[in-house]
Amino acid sequence: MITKQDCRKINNYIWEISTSFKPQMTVPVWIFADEELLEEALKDLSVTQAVNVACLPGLAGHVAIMPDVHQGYGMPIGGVMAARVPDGIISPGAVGYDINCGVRVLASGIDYKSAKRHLPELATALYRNCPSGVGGKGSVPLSAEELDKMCRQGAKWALEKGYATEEDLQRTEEFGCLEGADPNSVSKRAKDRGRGQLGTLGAGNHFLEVDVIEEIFDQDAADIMGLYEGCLAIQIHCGSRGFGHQICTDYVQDFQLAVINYGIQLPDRELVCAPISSKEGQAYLGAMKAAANFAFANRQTLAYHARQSFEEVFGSQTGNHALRQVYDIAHNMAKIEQHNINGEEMTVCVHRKGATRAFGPGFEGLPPEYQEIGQPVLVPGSMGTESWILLGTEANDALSFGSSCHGAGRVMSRSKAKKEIRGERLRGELEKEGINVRAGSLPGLAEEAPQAYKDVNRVVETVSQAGIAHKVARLRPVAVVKG
DNA sequence: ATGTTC
Repeated sequence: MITKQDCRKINNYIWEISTSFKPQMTVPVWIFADEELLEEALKDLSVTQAVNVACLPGLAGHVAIMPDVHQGYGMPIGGVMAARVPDGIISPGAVGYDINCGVRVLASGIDYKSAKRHLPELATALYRNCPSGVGGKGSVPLSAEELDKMCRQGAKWALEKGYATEEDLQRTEEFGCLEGADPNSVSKRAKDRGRGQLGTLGAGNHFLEVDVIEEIFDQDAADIMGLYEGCLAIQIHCGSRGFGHQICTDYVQDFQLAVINYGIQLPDRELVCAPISSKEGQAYLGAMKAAANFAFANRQTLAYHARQSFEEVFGSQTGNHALRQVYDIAHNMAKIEQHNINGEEMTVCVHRKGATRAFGPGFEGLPPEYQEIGQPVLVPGSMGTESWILLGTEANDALSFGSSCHGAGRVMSRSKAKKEIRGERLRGELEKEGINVRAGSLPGLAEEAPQAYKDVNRVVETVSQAGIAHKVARLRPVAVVKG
């Protein structure tokens, strides 16, 4: 059991567990949290899991955990780990089962007050046009060849098919395509699961939400990002569906043998990994990129259907009615990046699991207008609560390998939430607050109740005070579509 | 998160 006494306070928002805590640790753990969130993080296995991650071979700097952290498979959700290249490792469990789970925000000039009476109709149109639910099938089934092509090209495939604009791609992490995706490293089973799932939302905490931009904190940045106070925006939160899930399952199994072959000592079987330079490590990296590109194409296809829904309700998409992309960012991904770590320029494989990239101003992988302000960080709150749009900072390179938080973070397990919260009653409460709810499953709705999550405002305040990201805008939900 | 246990 890890207690507060094991955490050395670096400042009001950063705590450290040093390598002397456990002999096998190769790097320290940094916890980004205020006192209350630190106590929250110590209640489940989050910090224990972060300490386990810090025992892996070939790490750089420290393991970071975000204020929205909660326990996950092997590595906590809300964790960041950097492995040295070429002598470090890559771990499927440190990316997560939902490879490139992520979020996309599009914003409009449609005034909420004048659009309010159309929201029930809009929610219904979005629910109809964006298939959801476990096993949900999309409207664009792909041949085996087309799936491979989509996996190599990501959102570029969607551009070719007419589901995207050039600006959408510009305003997507990695421009919507990770180079080096390898469909040959993806099992037939994963492909069979994925072929029918493009353009689907899925279930669990995945959702599509209509929000009103409630408050602006950085007017200059908001102008550049196209965020207008009092106007409608949408969030699309989903990932690589059964495709990415199967890839993770396959490689977690494969790597059991790799761990033995390469003589890697593990603190937890769930942290199976392989040397990043090994054939096993490279195969996973190629497959993970294929899943990441699937997710980029998936959110792009959903954005297309969302735009169609807006058009059905508000008429032709011209002028103020256009839904312009703000950004699209991954929550679960491993990336080869350069970072200055303890004064040394290093190439590392940054594993972000329930954490986003949050690069500061000047980063070349951004469109010109964002190079001035830094990379947008999209932080969806729990259902029925606020969401945030932030910007990455220059300082976060040394703090978190250029990473930030990804959401509110669970405090109640799915099973407990399902037992304690009635979906029907929750729907009534949300509707009473003026949120139009379209949910395929009431027990599913209960799992995502606001009470099951931390306070997203507190999480955002922490990353802001810690210097990882800064506030641009707060969003309030007015319609939610869920599986 | 997930054809919620091949």
